[in-house]
Amino acid sequence: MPELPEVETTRRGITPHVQGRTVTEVVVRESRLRWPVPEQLAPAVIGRQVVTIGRRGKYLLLEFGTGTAIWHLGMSGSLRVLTEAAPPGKHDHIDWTLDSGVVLRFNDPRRFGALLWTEAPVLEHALLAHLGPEPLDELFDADYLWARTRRRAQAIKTLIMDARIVVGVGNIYANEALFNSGIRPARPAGKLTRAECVRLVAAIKAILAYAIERGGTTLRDFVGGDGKPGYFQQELQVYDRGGANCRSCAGLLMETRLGNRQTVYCRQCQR
DNA sequence: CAGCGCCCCTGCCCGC
DNA sequence: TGCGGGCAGGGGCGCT
Repeated sequence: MPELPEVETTRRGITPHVQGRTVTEVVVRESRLRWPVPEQLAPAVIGRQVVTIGRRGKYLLLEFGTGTAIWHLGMSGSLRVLTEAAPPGKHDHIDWTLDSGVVLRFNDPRRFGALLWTEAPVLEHALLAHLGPEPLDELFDADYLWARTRRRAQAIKTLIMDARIVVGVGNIYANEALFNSGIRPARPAGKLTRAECVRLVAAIKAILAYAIERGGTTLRDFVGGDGKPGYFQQELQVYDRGGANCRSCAGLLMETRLGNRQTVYCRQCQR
């Protein structure tokens, strides 16, 4: 479910309800997520105030001053803010009750998500230490992509989805950004021209910024922290449209697999 | 190191 | 209608 825009939408949605609040209760109904929810998390956060809610890639970082909760939504996770009591449903694995009475509820059917706790500087955590730049940061520019693609035989699509190169480009937006920049997904990264690096970086930034502005992509049942669905799905150009007609040239969209993920492109519009 | 497959898990959709 | 197979938006890990 969540790509970077969904995670950022969640961060923005929960921040007004969570920032500055003190955690009064933690309920873990199912601790078997990607990694077990650490036993020390609940005693570490109860009675403490959430100072800030940050994000690095698709990791949400809830800073307490004494440590940081690292929350990842995985493929199917969501965080909701409940302003009135509601009985937990299926896959509602974790609740944090705040001193306002609001409940932060984590639901994750596939349990690929994670909730961890660290007391070291969070960016030094093993999961975060080797991540590439944020796609919307100025560090991610055409010069950077050019340098990182030289002498690389890897397909450009799997390269831009590699978090060591740049974080936050998931399968939907990788497909879309390559379409919007006119580059075939299987092109060897090292063969991209300078101009193509310029276009691709611009396309990645544009689509992520636009998706964030629109509240994230809705596929199936994504809802932001405020419970409102995103409205981006109907605007996708290629993702999940294999065999359909290109919205630009009306040609047949091709579907292949790269890195074991669905890949869709237009042979006419992408070279 | 680069690059690829596998796997964690449930839900849903499709074909039979 | 029921059931088995395949696939799904992430990403760490282990292998070559």
